[in-house]
Amino acid sequence: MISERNVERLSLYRRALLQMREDGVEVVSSQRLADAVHGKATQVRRDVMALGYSGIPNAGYVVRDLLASISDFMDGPQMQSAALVGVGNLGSALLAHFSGRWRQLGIKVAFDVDVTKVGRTFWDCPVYPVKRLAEGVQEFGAQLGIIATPPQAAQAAADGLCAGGVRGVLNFAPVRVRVPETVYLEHVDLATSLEKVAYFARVKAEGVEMGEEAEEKEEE
Amino acid sequence: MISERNVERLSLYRRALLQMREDGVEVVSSQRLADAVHGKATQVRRDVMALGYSGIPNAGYVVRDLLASISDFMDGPQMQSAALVGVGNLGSALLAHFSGRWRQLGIKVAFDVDVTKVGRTFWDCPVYPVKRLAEGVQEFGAQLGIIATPPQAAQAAADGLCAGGVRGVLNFAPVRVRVPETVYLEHVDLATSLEKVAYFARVKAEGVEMGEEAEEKEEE
DNA sequence: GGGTGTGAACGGATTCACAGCA
DNA sequence: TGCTGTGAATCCGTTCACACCC
Repeated sequence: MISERNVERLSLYRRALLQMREDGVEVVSSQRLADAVHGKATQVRRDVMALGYSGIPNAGYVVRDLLASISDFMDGPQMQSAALVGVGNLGSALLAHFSGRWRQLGIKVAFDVDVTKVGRTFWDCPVYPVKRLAEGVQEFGAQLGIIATPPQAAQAAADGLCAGGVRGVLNFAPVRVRVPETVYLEHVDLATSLEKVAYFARVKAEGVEMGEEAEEKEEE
Repeated sequence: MISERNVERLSLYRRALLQMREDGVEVVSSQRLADAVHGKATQVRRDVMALGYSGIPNAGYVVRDLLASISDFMDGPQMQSAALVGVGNLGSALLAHFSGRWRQLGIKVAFDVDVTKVGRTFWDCPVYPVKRLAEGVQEFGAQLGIIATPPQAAQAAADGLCAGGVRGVLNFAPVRVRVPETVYLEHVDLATSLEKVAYFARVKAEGVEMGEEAEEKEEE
């Protein structure tokens, strides 16, 4: 009943609202919140409705309450921890990026093949050998897994994480991996993202060059 | 007429096909290609149809030809170059990640505030001061911009890139930025992605615990 | 027979339009 | 008056079902 897109937008709303609270804003209209995330007001209202929260007519939403409502919805009762596989360039950037960002969520353990990394800590996160992936995940009780390995190693990483009992996987490797039905899987494909931008940048530029009206003509 | 999702999938198909060509596969059915990217055969056929390419009934698609067809479609006549803003943890990971990956596309220049980075090169990419962003972008003729700055600096980076003449922007900073109508914009929001996985991992786990049938009941 | 190509049906997300309330 | 809440309409991507072809 709540869709992936819904959740993504709630995450954005939360961030915008945190900023607003910081700025001392107490009440916000759907329109204002929509502007903050470059969305539409109607969409905001629909999303908020899905939460079960109600604003006050003629005023808007109470920042503090809406924030609480979103956090209730998004965060579970206890903290969730993630395991990272692959502490290369991207992996360590992720550690840095996520380190200390949330109270409810964080990378608690990492794994790598490189023996020079094993045993050290990166951004307060200990690194273990990938050989021990499944056991390590289980011992740490990680519910989430993040894959930042080269493509060849990605499926093995996914398997190890799932064997260790994670319920969600975020995959940054440029291959599609397979996980059991019971595990939620999300791909963030940097190469594809950049190729997509390159494509649309190009066609947009071409469209502008030739004066725009060609758009509908070229159908037949 | 061609959608964003289309293009994303074409990018995946291309990668899968490159691998197949490497493996000596000459012909592939829509079903096989779908399996490779974990999609549906019908979807593959629709996407290929959009390209204008036709396979051969009873056999499938000729790997080499389909590959050529996708590349014709996705890549422009000449190489596209990108400018990176922010050579921090994430920025340098992106440089490493994209360095030498494609012939048609690459990060050619980077910008940072940090004077200790300016003047050096990372992964063969020279780093200039952000103050010179717009000019630098223009001089290098970069059509694409990548933002990997802290959130506070993201909008300024976007403005500089657009002023320099990029036609597409890929934003990794955890804020929504604004660009002119003529510029294509894509957000890759790592924090949101992880929160999303965390959310669905949790609800999935809860669903399993309580025996699954609750799904449709809980509506009213 | 086993594949592609595609009009038509489907479904789900977004947007519209307006009722209802402070 | 100016906002939220929401049924109805719309839009768009996906999937089905089947014609067609080697």
